[in-house]
Amino acid sequence: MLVPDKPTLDGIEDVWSKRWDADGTYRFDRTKTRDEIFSIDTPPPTVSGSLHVGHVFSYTHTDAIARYQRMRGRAVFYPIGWDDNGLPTERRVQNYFGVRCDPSLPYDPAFEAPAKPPDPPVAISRRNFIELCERLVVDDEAKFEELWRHLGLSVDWTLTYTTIEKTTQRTSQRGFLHLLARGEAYQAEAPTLWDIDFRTAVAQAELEDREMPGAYHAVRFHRPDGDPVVIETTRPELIPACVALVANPDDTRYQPLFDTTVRTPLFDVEVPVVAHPLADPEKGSGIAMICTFGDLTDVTWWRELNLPARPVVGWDGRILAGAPDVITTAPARDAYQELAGKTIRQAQRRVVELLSDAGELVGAPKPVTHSVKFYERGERPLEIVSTRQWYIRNGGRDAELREALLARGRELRWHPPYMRARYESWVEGLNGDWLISRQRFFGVPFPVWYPVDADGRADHDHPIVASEDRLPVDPSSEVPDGYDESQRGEPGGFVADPDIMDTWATSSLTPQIACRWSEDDDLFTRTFPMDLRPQAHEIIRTWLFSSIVRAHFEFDTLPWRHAAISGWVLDPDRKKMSKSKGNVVTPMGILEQYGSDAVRYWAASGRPGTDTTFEEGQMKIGRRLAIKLLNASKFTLTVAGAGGEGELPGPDAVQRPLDRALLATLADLVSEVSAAFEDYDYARALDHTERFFWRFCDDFVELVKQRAYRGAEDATAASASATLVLALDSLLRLFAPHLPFVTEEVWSWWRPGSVHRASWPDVRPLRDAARDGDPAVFSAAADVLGQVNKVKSEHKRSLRTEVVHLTVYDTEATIALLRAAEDDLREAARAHHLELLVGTPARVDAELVPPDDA
RNA sequence: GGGCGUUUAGCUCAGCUGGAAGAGCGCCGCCCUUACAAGGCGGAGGUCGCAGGUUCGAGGCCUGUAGCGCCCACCA
Repeated sequence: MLVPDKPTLDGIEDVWSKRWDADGTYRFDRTKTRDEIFSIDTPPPTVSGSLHVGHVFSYTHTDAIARYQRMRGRAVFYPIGWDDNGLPTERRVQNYFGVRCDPSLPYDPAFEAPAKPPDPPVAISRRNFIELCERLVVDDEAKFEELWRHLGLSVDWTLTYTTIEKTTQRTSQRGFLHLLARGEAYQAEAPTLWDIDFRTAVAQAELEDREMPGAYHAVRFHRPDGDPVVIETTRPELIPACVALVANPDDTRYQPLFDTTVRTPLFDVEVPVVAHPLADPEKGSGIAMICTFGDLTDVTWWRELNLPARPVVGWDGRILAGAPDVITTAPARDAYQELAGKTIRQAQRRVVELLSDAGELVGAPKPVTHSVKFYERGERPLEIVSTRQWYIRNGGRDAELREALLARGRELRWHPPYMRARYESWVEGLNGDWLISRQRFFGVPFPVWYPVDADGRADHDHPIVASEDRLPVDPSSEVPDGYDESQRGEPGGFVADPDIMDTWATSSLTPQIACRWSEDDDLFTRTFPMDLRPQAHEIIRTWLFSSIVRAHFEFDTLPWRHAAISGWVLDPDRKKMSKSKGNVVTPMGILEQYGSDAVRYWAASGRPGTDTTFEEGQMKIGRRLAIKLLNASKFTLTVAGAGGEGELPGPDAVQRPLDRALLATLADLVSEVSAAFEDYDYARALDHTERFFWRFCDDFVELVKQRAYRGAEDATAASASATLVLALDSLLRLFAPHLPFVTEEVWSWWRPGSVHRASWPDVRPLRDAARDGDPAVFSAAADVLGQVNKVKSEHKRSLRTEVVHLTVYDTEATIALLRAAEDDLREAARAHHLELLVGTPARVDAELVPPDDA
């Protein structure tokens, strides 16, 4: 046993994280059966930049739960992954190396990344690009792991995965093929939300609304009799894409126009006037133009009213070179050519000039701010273009499936429970199936080719599907069975599906990936369905929902039983901390400044699901708590005789009513804290433990100190020592999930093994040792001691000042409690005489010895 | 427009089955006390957003309302 003279927190992160690694402290024991295992679907952080305090915050919460479950005796399956596929990595590689991917280029085996990113970026082949992605990702992952180890996450570092590695790709492709075989994935040509900068389709879940300046333009359409019909639009550049005007069926102003036609201004195209209930008489002039496609309402009208498609916006966000066939007159074609090739903004500016010159604009445009749909990572508004894409059914078009998924949401145990509402509002608001194909490069390809007919056209309706034993496949470099490479792109041959899957299509399988579905059946049956999915609330609609969809289809079950939803970290101005806002603090910096336990303390003070302010003050408190734990432990172990020859006194030595009262209080605490952890409420667990700990230090230790000094031969001292040791033992265990480093440090002074493999405190032995101890004895005695301290403080005297006469008046019940702790109270107060009297009002009279200079 | 959360001391927040308003920080005063001065003891400081209601009793329950934050929605 070795209690240091000057205990310190310095360097304990390095010492213990190395030791835990060497000892395999957090190694998963896969010989255990499902009911003995607690498995966690850890979020794989995106490896496209750096971790921020938000990560530290939420991962700490999960780690506390993991540590609690481990101490409860569960074999904790706690893997971690790195989300390294997809757009974020592509973007980082483009910037970091100064390259861009051009899939038409051949692979260059000798390619070396430039020492300095060139401007403009150098174009490289898809395979060269992917190699750079893989290289950068390895560096980033090593940095992430170092930070997590420093923070003290008890993950099993032998159980890591990445979302781009071969096994993950195999799992992802296998999952896709199963969906396809069951008809749960399908391909369709349809209007698609499209990012013109990334040049890819995006899914509903990746949208966000942003407020943008715009303007209502009042524009004249013309009836056959020459009378104008004025519509208002924010997208006048889409007039050439107009296929109809629409008004509400009940709108008497426009009823006479239904089933007639009008001609568009400038482009002179005849379009019908139609009725649809979605048209709002209150908006604008009450009649709107339907374009293919200005927004999602256009898509609805187009579909439900069976209108023709007349697209004018290309995949690059510019007006298409060729005018729609219906634009026929020479002036109309000239007007269109004015717009062709222009960006949306340029085209809008020009068309407004043309309308104005032609006298078709009524009044000046009225500036407004309106919300516009953006890809969440995008910089320009989304357009809607018609493309062929892959979809997974998600209830967006199927009421029965939707209801089944809502039922899954009710089956899941949410922490906190109100987070379920976000899931439900999302599922209820779905307006289409889940679009999973992306026209990008670094991701999991679709394991699919298409036959090419004699005319050289790809037959998308009859995909050639890779067999499962070939997975993972890259169809752009591998050949379908029965073909050879020379047939690629040739008539009678084949072509690869060029797309990759959206990152969520793979991330939705993290339970299957981590538990090694179809890769390691034995492991899978021991760990799946998992116990816990921890994650942030902003990705309920993406990660959580899509994971439920996949497990529902594949296994007809939930992927996990519990979901613990963490909040955000807010800066002191109550804004979400994020890199784009420039208000980020680097995690390693604060970990080194305050110590990992202190930062974890701050993190654990944020209630489940609650957005929490980044507060360095809270970290200072955490640090002070950790130091206090060192010192209180040193005192306890020293006074109890640790380091001496004899054994530490055991529970049998506990006799005194005050000691039994402390242990009874402690037993209550253990029940309370255990219940909090069972409810995934790590914050409540810490709060109660901390409260008790300070009472233990400030009140109990002060009350029994003098008695404990009397030495091991004295039975009353032995009782104090035994109580102190029992309490310390429990406190270290209770704190261990939150403050893994300092508790391990103290544990190592006097106990073998790791506190993190020790058992969670059990109430029964504490109750046994306390016998019928009454917690009120402790609180009553502590209260009187506080009163005496107050008297001394008010007289500006040292707390060491002796009391000639101490008299306590109180109710009969309280006096009875105090009698049980009479000797301790007298000694702690340094009173020569103590009288406990029944009387009112309740008060404490303390006659202090005169000061020396009196 | 619908929904969820939140509003308690100057600041950050507890307060879970309704039963005499709490912690830490900050501020003020005191104390080198045989664990701890990167500490300890004590003090000042609040009509618990507002208005009704239920109750012997409401920070906690009900109704309404306001501010803040977030989620969702077919916002021409």
